[in-house]
Amino acid sequence: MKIGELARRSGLSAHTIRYYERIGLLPYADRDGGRRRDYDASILDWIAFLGKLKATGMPIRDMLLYAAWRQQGPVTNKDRRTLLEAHREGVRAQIADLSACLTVLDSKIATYRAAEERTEDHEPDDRHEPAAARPRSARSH
Amino acid sequence: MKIGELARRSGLSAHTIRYYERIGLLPYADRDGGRRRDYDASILDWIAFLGKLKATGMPIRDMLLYAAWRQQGPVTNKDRRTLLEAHREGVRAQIADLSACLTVLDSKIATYRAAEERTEDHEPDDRHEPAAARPRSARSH
DNA sequence: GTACGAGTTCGAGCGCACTCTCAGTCAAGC
DNA sequence: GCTTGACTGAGAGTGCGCTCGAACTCGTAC
Repeated sequence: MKIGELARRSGLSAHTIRYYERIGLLPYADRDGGRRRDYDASILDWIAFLGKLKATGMPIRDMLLYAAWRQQGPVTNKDRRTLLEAHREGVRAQIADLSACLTVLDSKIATYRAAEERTEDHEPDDRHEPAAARPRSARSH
Repeated sequence: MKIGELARRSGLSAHTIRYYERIGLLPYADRDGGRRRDYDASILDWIAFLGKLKATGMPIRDMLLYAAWRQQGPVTNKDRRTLLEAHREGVRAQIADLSACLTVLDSKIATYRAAEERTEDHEPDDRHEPAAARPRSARSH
């Protein structure tokens, strides 16, 4: 598989694939007769996994660590597991955080909805939020 | 409240507060006798809310939109609500995505754990991952 | 009156993760 | 033999969100 096809199938751009190889995230690819990269389909699994790490916010420097350990074989299993476990905790925290923010958004949206209903019923239009006037209007951030 | 105290209480740096004012995320602060910023405590709510938007990955350009609408008063309630609703969908998608990644991480970690247990029992140490040898070892990405 | 600490503006610099441009190379099809 | 289009490496550029430094100004304590 040439870089173009890999790009299509992995969702990365060819530029990004070369960049990843350059920094060591992807192993140095075998070259064909010319000096073009020729990939084995198995690279797709690795790219997909990198995608998961990326999606969960792992910085490239940690992915590089993982990639380097992966190259070194099973001796580094424990290191890799430890890294992933730490990262997993981060992801869990992230999810908890997002969920908390979600409830804030929900209540904010509800406030706007309520304000809109009141406005529709009683106040057809107005242009400015008078600083102290109309104390009954929702405090809107 | 001076910028230093606001920095302490909001968790932003004074540099960042000035930067936020410069780009329009924070309203232009009243100045005291000298020309120093003097804040009302209410700004803390707004900063906290901005923090939620940031934590959920809203880009600054969208926060700017929201901030501008906020300045314009209740006429923009609908716009703000619409923006928040769209953002909320994004956050939900994010959470779903992270949760999916979490299960991938879980299974990866489980694989490593299993491999380690097998290694501890039967194979005290080894240095390299032989390409085709030892087919029973877990395929580790 | 002077030293201090906290504040001011302005603009440059940074870290991250790409993204793109350039000038050239190569294989395949006509 | 020539065109086409995908590829090459090197390196510059981009967008984001800060972060920092320099040089200066205040108000307050001593």
